[in-house]
Amino acid sequence: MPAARGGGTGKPGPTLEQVAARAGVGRGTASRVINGSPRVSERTRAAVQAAVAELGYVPNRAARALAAGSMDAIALVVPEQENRLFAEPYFSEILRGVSTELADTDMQLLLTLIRDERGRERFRQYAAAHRVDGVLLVSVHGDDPLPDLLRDIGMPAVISGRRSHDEHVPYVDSDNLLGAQLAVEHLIGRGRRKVATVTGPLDMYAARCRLDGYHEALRAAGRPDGHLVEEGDFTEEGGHRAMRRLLEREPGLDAVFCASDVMAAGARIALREAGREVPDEVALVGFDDSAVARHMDPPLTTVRQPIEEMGRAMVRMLLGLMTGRRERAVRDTAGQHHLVLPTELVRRRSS
Amino acid sequence: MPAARGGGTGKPGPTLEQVAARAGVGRGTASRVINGSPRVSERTRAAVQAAVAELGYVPNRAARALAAGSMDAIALVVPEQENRLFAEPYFSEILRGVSTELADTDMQLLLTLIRDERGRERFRQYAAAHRVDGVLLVSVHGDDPLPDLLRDIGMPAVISGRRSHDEHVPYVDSDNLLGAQLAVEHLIGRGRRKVATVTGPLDMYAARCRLDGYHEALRAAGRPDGHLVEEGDFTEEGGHRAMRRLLEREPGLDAVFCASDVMAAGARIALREAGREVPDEVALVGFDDSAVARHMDPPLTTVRQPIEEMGRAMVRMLLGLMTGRRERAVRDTAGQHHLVLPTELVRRRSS
DNA sequence: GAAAGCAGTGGGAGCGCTCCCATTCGTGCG
DNA sequence: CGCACGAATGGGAGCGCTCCCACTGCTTTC
Repeated sequence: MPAARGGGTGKPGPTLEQVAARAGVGRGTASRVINGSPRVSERTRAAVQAAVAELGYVPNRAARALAAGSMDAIALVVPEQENRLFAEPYFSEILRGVSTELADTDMQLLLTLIRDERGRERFRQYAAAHRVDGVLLVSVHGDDPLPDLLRDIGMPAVISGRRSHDEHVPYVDSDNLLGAQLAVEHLIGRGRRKVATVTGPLDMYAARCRLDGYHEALRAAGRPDGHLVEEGDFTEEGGHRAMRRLLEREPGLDAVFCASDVMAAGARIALREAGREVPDEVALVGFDDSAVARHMDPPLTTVRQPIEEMGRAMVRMLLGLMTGRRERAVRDTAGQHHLVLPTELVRRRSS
Repeated sequence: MPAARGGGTGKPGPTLEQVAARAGVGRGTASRVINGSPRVSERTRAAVQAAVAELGYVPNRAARALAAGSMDAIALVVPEQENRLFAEPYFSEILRGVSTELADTDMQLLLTLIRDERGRERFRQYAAAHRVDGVLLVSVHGDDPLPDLLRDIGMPAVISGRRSHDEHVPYVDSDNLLGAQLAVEHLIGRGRRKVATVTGPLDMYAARCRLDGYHEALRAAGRPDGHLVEEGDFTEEGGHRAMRRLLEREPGLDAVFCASDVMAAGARIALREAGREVPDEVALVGFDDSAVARHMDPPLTTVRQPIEEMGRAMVRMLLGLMTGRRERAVRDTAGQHHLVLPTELVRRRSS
């Protein structure tokens, strides 16, 4: 389904040829100046730059891409999950970071929302056809084949969050385990006796890590009471249901660690319905430090991830991979491409 | 600052030429099939399509763009305001709509965050160089020169929200005035006597409309008490401060209409600080129906805008403008390019 | 003092596509 | 039966750029 074609969109603007003519140099030389090659005399450089300024020259991206074989563009791929939620603040933050880091580059950012198998296949073709030079993958599920697929076709890619402990694809992650541990230690430190947890979908590694952190903190405190576990799905509704199940199983629980703020919001509602006071009867801690955390009543204690910084780090890593591939071919610098950023506890009144 | 250049990014994939050879036809014919031209015999079409499938051919976008002069891409431009907030849920929703509507197209979506004068200039050049075929402008301030600038260089553009009542640039807006009116009527209908409002920044037309709706509702109820107005800036902090000022001016107020949910969240905090119960002593209504509205305690009555639908409508309008320009040159169909979508009141417990 | 370097430069050869001008048929008409 | 005309097709001419080879004057080296 071709969408818009046909003869040209408007006045084309000056070409390299015209710039070169105006500067009184050859096309090659003008190109060299524009691309910052060192092999140009100072005089010539100045002349070309003047011509560029006078003519308001802007390189034609399509021509450049065609000739050079690279697109000067990276794709940010967002699988829009079935549940369509995809924690919104997370996304915005990542985007901000990515965009910030890209601002000093003349890379373009292509946004691709994949919502079904058709979309996935479309993107696969895109990548295979090298329509972008690199890919940032956000919110990847454990069984997502896309990362390996990209590796197979030699497309540089960085994912946010590992899919498993020994993820081999370059990634930027945050320290989910330690974050969860901090949260639960905090709860224990406040004298809570029966600490439950609402996990994320356990086919996601991040969710698994947060659960491990929960167990780890309990174990470290010499308290093997880590059986109060219910699985949620990172949605408010899921948190709500999981909390209800917990209350049924153990009416006497006095603390809950939720693996996301949104689920904590759901849990909060369930607690209110059950007439439990927060934090007096039940302490509540979330994860993400998203906007809802601040707006809950009482404001939610939570674990903060440096999401914007993760976005920036992903771009830096991807850019490195991209130039790296050119400069040192396949020299095995393997590694350096795994980054885990620290998380921190943000104390508010819910605990 | 060239970022990534150098020799090609990888194995190039089959070209049109190869497809044509395989199908035993000429390059031109193959092109015709791929672009759905009717001037091809059924037999030939089938042969080419088979070759495409066998070879896994995907057209090279750069080459196409270069030859055809159009980029098959539109830019979504988001000025990232000074206050850096840019109501996040709004953005995500728009994005979802845009992306959905674009899914059936082979248009690319380029995301451009403009954060300073430099970025703005960079984008201006982009547009001038026709690096995209159309532009979607989100969250435009009243004094933003970008829309007119784009018109001057002949770049199709659609903005979300008018900048003034007689906006001449194509736009998709929601009925802010009626929405605000509904909200305030609702408040009056619930027996509230002293209805205040926290407005958005009044250099934004949308904020102005919501204020007008407030006044209109009051006037219609025969109550010219529309003096309890304080200006906010669409941030939580701003809402908080504005609410404090209102309470100072009129401790006896019993209802507040905030021009955004986020400001309502700020106002909620100020009310809590002042010991006012919501909704018993003071009823609160917001605008946007964003996520915070549902998570507030009590959940916030608010005015819903069909944001995702606005995103979709913007794309449809832009696509229309883009093909329109080609097909009927400058025939003055002027109009049809202003769309105002309805808003509705969502009642929750805060009022 | 001649050979050999090298910085600086010009411009040809494509990149893969679309556009469009032929060219080749087949058919309808005078 | 010959001519004209349209449908179907082939392929040349670029689109604006980057890459790279060839070329010019110098300066360096033995």
